[in-house]
Amino acid sequence: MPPPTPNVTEAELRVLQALWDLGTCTIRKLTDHLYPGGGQSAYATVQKLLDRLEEAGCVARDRSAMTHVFVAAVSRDDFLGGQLRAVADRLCGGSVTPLLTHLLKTEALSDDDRKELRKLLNAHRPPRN
Amino acid sequence: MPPPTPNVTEAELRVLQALWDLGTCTIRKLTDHLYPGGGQSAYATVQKLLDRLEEAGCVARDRSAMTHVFVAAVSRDDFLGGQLRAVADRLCGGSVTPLLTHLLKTEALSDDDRKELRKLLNAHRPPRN
DNA sequence: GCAACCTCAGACACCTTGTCTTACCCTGTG
DNA sequence: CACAGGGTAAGACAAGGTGTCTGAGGTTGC
Repeated sequence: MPPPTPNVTEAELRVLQALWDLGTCTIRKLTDHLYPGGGQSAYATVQKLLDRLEEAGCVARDRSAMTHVFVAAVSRDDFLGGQLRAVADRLCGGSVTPLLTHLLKTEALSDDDRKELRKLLNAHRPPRN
Repeated sequence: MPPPTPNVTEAELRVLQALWDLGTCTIRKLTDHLYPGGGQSAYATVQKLLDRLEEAGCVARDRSAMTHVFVAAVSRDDFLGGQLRAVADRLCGGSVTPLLTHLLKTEALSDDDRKELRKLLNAHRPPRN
């Protein structure tokens, strides 16, 4: 699978986040959420951002009804994965272990975090395909 | 400390990588390394990229000699950290634990990796270096 | 018929990116 | 001294990305 998240800009990301938060949405719903009080043109802006997100494969559009309905085509988690992979590619030759060691070395973690992470480290079987 | 790595473009990153690999460098050395056989203008290109990297605080320049000498002002590791923090800010409200759990859940790790990471997890050093 | 809503296509001003040009300054050597 | 061979500084430039907006049309319901 090619990187599910090529490059999503700030404004586009705001739309994506709204879709993640609100789930299935129409342009109007998104516009009201993102540009409350925004006029005529805010609607068109959201529309264009959705166009570009669809083009990038991050958003799916249901055209069956007159008023189109949008859903995020990549989950928040997949998106995160894509971003992390991009960082790994740019800086670590594609390997992610440097990311892990860096995070473990430099970030302050609560004891609960540590416990959780230890559990994940020990869960060796990839439960899904 | 503000994010040590705002946004560094591809070409700029290539220069940074060269500086990380080669250490202290002059423009000519970098040019020869990055654009072997590149003519007059390659030199100027590297110069401009270094200007912008200096502006961004990623590179330091010693102007004392006639021929300036450049060093990376952020280490590879700091840069990695900045990128990871940027991802955390954009997607996880600034928290990095989601990055960790994502990486542990989805990435295939060798047993050696796991052993190493477990060790880091157990090294409970207070966040001071 | 008309108002309100929708889609679609594209214009737009602005910024970034990578490259290149030009002018100018030092310095060592004949 | 003159000058060639380097170096720096400043900025022009095309191409493309970004965010916003406009306008022309299609549907729908009162």
